[in-house]
Amino acid sequence: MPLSRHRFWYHGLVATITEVARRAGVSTTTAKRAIREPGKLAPETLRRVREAVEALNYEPDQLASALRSGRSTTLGLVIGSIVEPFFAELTRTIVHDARARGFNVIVADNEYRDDVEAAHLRSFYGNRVAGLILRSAYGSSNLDYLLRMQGRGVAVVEVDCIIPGSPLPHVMLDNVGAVDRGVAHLVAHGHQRIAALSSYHPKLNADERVQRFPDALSSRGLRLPAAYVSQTAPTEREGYEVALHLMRLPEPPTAIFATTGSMAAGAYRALMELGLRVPRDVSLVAFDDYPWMRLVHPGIDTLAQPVEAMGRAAVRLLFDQMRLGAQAQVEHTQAERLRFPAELVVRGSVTPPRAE
Amino acid sequence: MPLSRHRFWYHGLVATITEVARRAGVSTTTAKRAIREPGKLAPETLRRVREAVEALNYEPDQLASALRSGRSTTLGLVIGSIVEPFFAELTRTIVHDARARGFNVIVADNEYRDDVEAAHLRSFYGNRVAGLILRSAYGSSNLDYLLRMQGRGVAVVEVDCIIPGSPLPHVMLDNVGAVDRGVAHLVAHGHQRIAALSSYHPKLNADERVQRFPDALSSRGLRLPAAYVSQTAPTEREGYEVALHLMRLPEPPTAIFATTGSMAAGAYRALMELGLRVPRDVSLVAFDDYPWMRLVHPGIDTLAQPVEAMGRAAVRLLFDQMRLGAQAQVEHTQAERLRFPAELVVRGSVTPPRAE
DNA sequence: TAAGGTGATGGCCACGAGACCATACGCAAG
DNA sequence: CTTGCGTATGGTCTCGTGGCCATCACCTTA
Repeated sequence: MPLSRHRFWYHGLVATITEVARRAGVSTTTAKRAIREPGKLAPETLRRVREAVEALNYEPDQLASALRSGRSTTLGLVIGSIVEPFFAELTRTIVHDARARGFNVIVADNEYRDDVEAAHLRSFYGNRVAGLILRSAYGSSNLDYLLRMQGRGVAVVEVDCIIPGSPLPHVMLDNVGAVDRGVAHLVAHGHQRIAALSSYHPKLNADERVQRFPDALSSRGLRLPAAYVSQTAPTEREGYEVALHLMRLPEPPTAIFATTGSMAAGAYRALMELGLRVPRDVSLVAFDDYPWMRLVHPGIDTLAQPVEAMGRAAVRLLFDQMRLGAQAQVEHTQAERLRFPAELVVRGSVTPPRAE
Repeated sequence: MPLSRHRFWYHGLVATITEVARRAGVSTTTAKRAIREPGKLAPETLRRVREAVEALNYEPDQLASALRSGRSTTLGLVIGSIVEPFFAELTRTIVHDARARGFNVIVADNEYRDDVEAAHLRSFYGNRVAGLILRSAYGSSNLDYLLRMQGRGVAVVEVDCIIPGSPLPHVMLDNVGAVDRGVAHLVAHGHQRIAALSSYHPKLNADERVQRFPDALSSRGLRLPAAYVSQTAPTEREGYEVALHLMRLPEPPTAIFATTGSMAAGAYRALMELGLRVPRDVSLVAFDDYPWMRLVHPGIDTLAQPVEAMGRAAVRLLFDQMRLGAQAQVEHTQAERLRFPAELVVRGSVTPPRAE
C-alpha cells in the first residue's frame, strides 16, 4: 500500500496565505501583515483580508512557520505512565501551563523502561520540540542523548526522578526528608519490622526513596532484613505481589511503607485478599495522596506531594531555559534545582503493632 | 523581550542532511537515500554516510518533512480531563497505538467546556494534525469546525460522547443498555427512590446516560422526582456536592446511580462524611471500574467499560479514515460507529433498602 | 559498433511562512 | 522643483526535506 495514501495529505485542501491574498486582491506580504502586524494596514485592506481569512478558514501552518523561523511551539513530555494519578495530575498542570504560553505538548509513557524512553527522545528530537520535561526510567542510560539534545538547543528539565550524575535542572520532592518523616511516624508508634515497597533497580538505585530507607531505619537503631528487599516497578500490580510475598514471610513486617500511591493500592488489595486489616494487622504509610486513601476506613496516612506546584515549577524552569537559549548552556550556568517538601497527612492507618 | 529569544532556535545548532552530505563527501540526494532507500547505495558510500549521521547526531527534521510531503505524523487528542482515570487509560492506549504506527499525539483537556475545546481544535488544525480523536464537551458547539477540519483532510473520530447530529465516526459505550442494566440491578433489590449523578447540561443533554435514566425508571413503573435532578460536571467535586444535597432531602434516595467513576468517588466521600454507610443506608452503583472500588468494603457494584478496547478501536477507525483520505469523505461513505457493551461487576454495594 | 539497459549518483524545484529589502505615493519643508 | 520622510504595499530569498529528472560509467546484446 502506497505511503502517500496513508497519511494526512493537505496540499490543495488547506488554505494558504497565497490563496487568502489572491481572494483579497493583495500580495502575500500584505496578507501576512493582516495577521501579525494589523496596525500597518489600511483599514479597508485589513477588512478585505480578514474577510478572506474567514471565508477560507485560513489557519497559519505552524509547521512551515516553525521551519522557517527555527522556533518550534511544541514541547515533549515523557512520564512513567499516564494512568498513575501522580503523572496524570502532573501532565494536566504541564499541558495547561504550556498551552497558556501557546505551546503544544506531545505526551509519551516510558513505561519505566529506558529503551522505550530512548525511542521517545529520538522522536521528540526529530519533531524539533522546543523543550522537554522528562521523568526518566530508573537506570536510564539516556543522559548522553539528553545532553546532546540540550547542546542542540532543546531545553530539558527533569521531574520526580533524576538520572545519577545529571547536570540538568530538575524539580523533585524532598525524598530524603519525606522518607525520614514516614519512618519516624512508624517508629513513633513502636514499629520495628518495617518493609518498603519501592522501585529497587538491579543496577542503579536511582530512586532516592529506596536509597534513603535503610539509613532512615539504621539512624533509629533498626535494620532492614534482607528478605524485605525486592526489585519492582512502581505499579499497582507489583505492589500487590510484593505485599503478598512480604506478609507470607515467617517474620512479616508489622508496617508497610509504600513509596508510591499505586504500590499502596496494590498492597492494600493484597492485604484485603489475605484477610489482613489495616491498621489492626499491618500499619500502612504511603506516598501520594490519592482520592481512594480517604475512602477506605480508616483512611491511609500519606506523604502528600505538591503535584501542581511541581508541575508549574517544571514549566517555569523549562521556559527560563528556553528564554536564555543555548547561550547560557554554553556558559555553563548552574542549572536550577528545586525541591518541594512532602506533607504528612494522618488518617489512622498507623497504630502500634499488635502484641504477638 | 524579543520573541526571537523566547523559543527554540535551531538553525545552526541541529545538523541537517546538507551537513551530513558534506561530511560524507556526497550529494544531499545520496545522503537522503542512505536513510530512506539504503539499498540503492554502494556499500562503501552507505558506510560513509552512516558514519556522518552518527558523528553529527543527525535526526531528520519532521517539520520540514511534513511540510514538503504534506504528510503530518502528529495526531491530536482532546479529552475531558486527564486526571479522570477513564481518560488516562484511554489516553495511554491511544498514545501507545499511535506511536506504534509512528505518530505523535498532542494531548489537551477541554475541561468539559466547549470554548476551551474550540481553542484546542484551532491549535490542532494550525499544527496540521493528521487526525483527531475527540471527547467533546457536553453541549459542544464545535461540530461545524470539526466538519470543516474533516473537509480539509483531517481524520476525526469521536469517543465516549457525541455531539448531537454528528455524522462523524465514533466509538462509544452502549449507554442505553448499561443504564438499563444498572437500573434493573437496583430495582431487582427493591429500590424505588433512585437518583442518578450525571452530567445534566442546561441546554443540550448530550449525555446518553442521563437521557436514558428517566425512561429506564418509567419502563419499570418508577418515576424520577424532580428534586433528584441537578446540573453538574462529571467530576469528583460535583459528585460530592450533589450527593450531599440528595441525602439531605426530606425524601432522600435509597440508591444512587453514579454515571461516572469520579462522581461515585465524590458521592462515596459525601456519604462517609454524613455518617451513612454503603449499602446499609444507601445502595450505590457506578460506571467505570476504578481501582478504589475494590478497596472499600464492601466493594462497589459497577458497570465496567472496556476502555482499552475502545481506545484501540478509536485509533483503528482514525487510521482507516486516514488511509481512505479525503476521497471517501467526498463520496459520503457511511461513517463507522462502534458500540461496546458494559459489564456489570457485583461486589456488594447494592442490597435491599432499609425498612423505614 | 551502436543501441539499450542498469546501477550509482547529483541537480533542481517546491512546500508555506518569516525576514528583509524595494517600491510607489502623498505631503511638507527647503 | 527637489529632497526627505512616512505610510502602504509588493518582491524575493530562505528554512530542510521530498520527489522527480538528469547524468555518467559500465555492461549486455544484436
